[in-house]
Order: sequence, then C-alpha cells, then structure tokens
Amino acid sequence: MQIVVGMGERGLVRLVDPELPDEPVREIALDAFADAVRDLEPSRPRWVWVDTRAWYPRLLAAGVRVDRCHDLRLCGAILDHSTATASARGAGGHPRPGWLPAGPAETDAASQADTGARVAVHSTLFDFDAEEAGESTVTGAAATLTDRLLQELRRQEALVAESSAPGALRLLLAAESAGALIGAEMHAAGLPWDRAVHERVLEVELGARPAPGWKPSRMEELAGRVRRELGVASVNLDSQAELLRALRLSGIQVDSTARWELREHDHAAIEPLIAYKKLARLMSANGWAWLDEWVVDGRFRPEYVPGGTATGRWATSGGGALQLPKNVRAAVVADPGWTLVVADAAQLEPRVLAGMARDEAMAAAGRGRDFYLGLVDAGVVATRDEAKYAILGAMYGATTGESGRLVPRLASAFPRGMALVDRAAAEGERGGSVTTLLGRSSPFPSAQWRAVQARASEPDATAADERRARSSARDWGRFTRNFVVQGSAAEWSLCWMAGLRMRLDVIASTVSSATPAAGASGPVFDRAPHLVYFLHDEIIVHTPREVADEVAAAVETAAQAAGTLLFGDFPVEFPLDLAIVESYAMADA
DNA sequence: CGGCGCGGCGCC
DNA sequence: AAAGGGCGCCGCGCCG
Repeated sequence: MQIVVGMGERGLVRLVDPELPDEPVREIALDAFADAVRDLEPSRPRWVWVDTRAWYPRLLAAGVRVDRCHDLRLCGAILDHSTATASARGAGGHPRPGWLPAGPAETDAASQADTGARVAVHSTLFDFDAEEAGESTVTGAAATLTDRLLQELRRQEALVAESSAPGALRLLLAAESAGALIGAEMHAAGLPWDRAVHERVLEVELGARPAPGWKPSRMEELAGRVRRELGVASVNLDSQAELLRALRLSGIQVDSTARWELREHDHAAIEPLIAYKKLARLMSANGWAWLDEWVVDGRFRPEYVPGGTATGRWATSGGGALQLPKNVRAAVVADPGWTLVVADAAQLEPRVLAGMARDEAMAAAGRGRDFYLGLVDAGVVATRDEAKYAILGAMYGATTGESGRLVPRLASAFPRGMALVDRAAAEGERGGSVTTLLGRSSPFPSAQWRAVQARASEPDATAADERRARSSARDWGRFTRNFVVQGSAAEWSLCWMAGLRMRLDVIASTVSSATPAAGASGPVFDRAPHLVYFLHDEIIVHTPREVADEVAAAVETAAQAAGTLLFGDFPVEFPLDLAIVESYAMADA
C-alpha cells in the first residue's frame, strides 16, 4: 500500500491512497500529522512525498519512524536523466512537471542537455508544499496539490515500467529513498562526540586555546621558525601570494605553495612550513570554533545530502562531516553502556567493477582475501602497493607515471573489467552519457565543452585548438570512466545501509534493558541501535553493548545481501573490516 | 560591505 | 614514491 502525503486546503495535510484517490485516508492539521502516521505505519505503507527533508524531521521529532518511502524529488532526478528511460522519454513522452523541485545534484545545464525540461529552482523545502497549497486555494480547485502528486507518482511508475531495466530502477529508487530516510535519521540521532577528547587533541597539537584573533602557541612557534629560515621579518603564512613571494626570494623555486611541491625542495624552512600548514588546517577546519558551532549536547549533527553528487554519492552541508580528519576521530566516543560498530567495505570499487563486468578472474583475485594481495598472488604485480596504484589508475584513468605504467598489466589480467571502464571513458570522450549498474546516468558535458570539441573539427582549426579539444575530451572521459564504478559502488553502499537499517529494527525489538543513550539522541534512538555515520563505503552504528554482537552480524549479513541484490549469484565477495570499539579512532587498526 | 573564484587540503 | 575520479570548507584577495 502507498500513501501520498501533501498539503491540502486550509493548511490541512492530506493523506491519499493512490488506489482510492477521491477520498483521503486522512485530512488533518499539521499538528496531528505525526499521530496519524504512527497510527497507519503498522500496515507498512510506502509514504510518497515530494521531499523527505520536508516531512520526516517533523515525524522524528515526535518520535515516529517510518519503514519506507518514495521521495518524488530524488526519484524524479534519477528517472529524468537515466539512459534506461531515454526511449520512454523520447518524443516528449512523460514530460517532467515544472513544479517538481530539482534533485540535489541536478544542474540546469545537465537537465536541459538531456531532457530539455525546465528544472524548477524555487525553494524545495516545506515551503514548497505550503506554497502550492496556497495556489490551489486561490484557484478554488480542491486538492490540486495531491492530484499533482498522484500524477507525478504515476508518471514515475510509467517511466520505470517502460524503461529498459525496470527491476534495477525499482531497486535504485527504493535504495535512494531509504537513503533519504537514513540521512534524516542520522541527523536527528547525531554522531556521539566527546568534547573533552577533542579539546585534548587540539591542546596536544596546537597548544592552549588562544584568545580570539590570536594564533595557538604551536603555530606561532612554527611561523617564527619559517620566517627565520626564510630570512624575512614578516610574512603572513596564510596568504598564498605573500608566502609564494617569500619562498622565491629565498631561492626556493616553486610554482605553488602546495605541500607536494614544497616537499620536493631541500630547505630548512620547508619542514616547519609544512607542519604549520597542517596545524592551520586543523585549526580552521576542526578547531575550537568548529566544536562550538557543531557539537551540541554531545552530538555532531551534520546535514546529510543523499544523492548530493552526480555519481550518487552523498554530500553533506555544513560541518565537513565527510572530511573528518583521522586525528579528531578519537572524539567519536560511544555513550556509557553503548558501543560503536564501525565497518567499511574493503576495496569496494574494484569488487563492484568485477561484478559489473562479470570478470571471473577479477572476482577471483578478491575472493577470500585482500583484493590487492590477490593481484600479487596472481602474479599481475609484485607488491601490494603496486596493486593499489594500478587499480586506482585503472579506475581514475591514469595515463602517466608509475600508475599509468601498471595499467596495461591489469588489462591483460582482467580484460572484461578493463574493457568496461575503457568503454565508459570512450563514451565520455564522445560527449555521451554513461550509466551505473542500477541506472543512474552521468550528466552531459557543458555547452562550453561541446563548443571546444566543435571548434577542433572546423577546417581552420589550429593545432592548439585540437590539443585543447583532445585534452578536454580526455578529462570528461576520465570522469565517465570513474562515474560507472564510483556510482555503482554508491549503489552497493545504499543497499547495504538500507538492508542494515531493516535488520537493526529487528534487533531493536529484542533490546530489553539498555541504558538510555546519555546524549540528546531523542526519543526514537535512545534505546535502539541506530546508524550514526556514513562515509561512502563505511558506516558506524551506535548500539547498546548488550546487542553489539548481533549488530555486527547484521552489518555482515547486510553486506552479503547487498552483493546478492546487485550481482545475483556471480561469485564476487564483499568482505568488511569491522570493529566493535568505544571510539572511532580505535577502528583504524 | 558581501559575493565569488581560487589555492590548498581533508576525506573516500 | 607514484598524479588519475568524486566532494566541502577554509582563508585570502579581488570585485562590484
């Protein structure tokens, strides 16, 4: 059963069964929304709404979770660009309605190139529903909004049904929508954060917290050493321009102040300068100001943006949640009586590539062991490090250097895997779109990119024009090469996480005497194990100690289930590095 | 003054 | 050690 959620007249929330559209299941005030959902949830409906971010936080605040949903905005963004729906959308079939808000990674350029549709760029949050409801009142047309939602749901269902891969797309839309629920839940739950531990890290690295406008003592010391070694009385190390000038005056011939370039030079100023930059980064990205802004009541609550990147990987907004430096992860500490289950998928991307390409030899290299060691055992390369660089090079499109040199060896060992990424690169170089395992397609290159290509094929094109075109074609080819692997790996991760979420709910019903979480997790999360962090191929579950082993087993089971969902009985394995630890830093072993 | 591009760097 | 993909955030410095 599905229930469509939208704003009706007079600010009332309408809940409508698409099978019986004329009579709403409920028509209620916003205040009564959470109670209505709590009532209806036991029959396990799929909640259909425009935007999970608009509705779900309100439910979570009231202590209500839902099992599943269909996020029309996120699913529309996938369907309106997928090559799998291209023929269904051909000749103006199933046009996207102008009111449907743009997806998080949709740009006007990408959307227009593909569908010709105009992507609405108005506010996409709760205002959207309210605004539309207001409109329907003005025109006097009753329930216009929910009619629109029903129509959009049917449009999306039709696109799936008429697509070249209905099964894969259904799975992708379910996984994407589950991701939207999980993102909202992780924000509500928060990542348990020990302020005192973080402050200790800062004090050890930087020194005592300075007064506002001052720098920590360790940074001042290092800055003094750099100035002495450069022989300049004053240079602001935070100014790239000033620093570059000072370096060159001291005879250090660099073109940038990037660490990798500085390291090439042998000069007494380099070591303290690199150390300074490291501390400056810690200070500005995750220093005391960050703690004050982002850690409240023992929880770090970033805003997750499911589907926030072109490949389907998530983004975050605010707090830099996906860039937590390793040295502050010690501050991620479980509540008393609780623990963390930390797991990441080992060498996920090459394994996903093996499965997609149905490359038996590649799958075998990773079976029962570290994938990179498998390459060494198979005699493809000599060392694990070489294996890593070779694989990285294959998936990112390296052509030069050590990495590029190793790629041909992979091509002979794993012809099917390499052929898949090579085809993706070739498609990108032509300006085409490539598609992940489940059906998310890459955006088309910009008009400017196409203009550069067109210029090179004009009769009076210069050698420089041709060079420029070739170079930008290869750039885009590297993007599409990586897109299919990164995007399909993101799909594996979504399936893993969605399956885990289901299994955690089962475990939750067995928790008897857990100490309620000390932090401000809210009523939904204070007794049950729940996801608190997701980083592309890595998850953290915060769980009462008494069920930690069951949670760890569920994490494993969910990983194997995700492999089967995506690749059936093709023998590719997805081993995890898993640890049950008090602190995130302890998972790194 | 705010907006924005850029260099630099953290993560995968 | 290795130079290829995806991001977000910071400070700086320029611009209107």
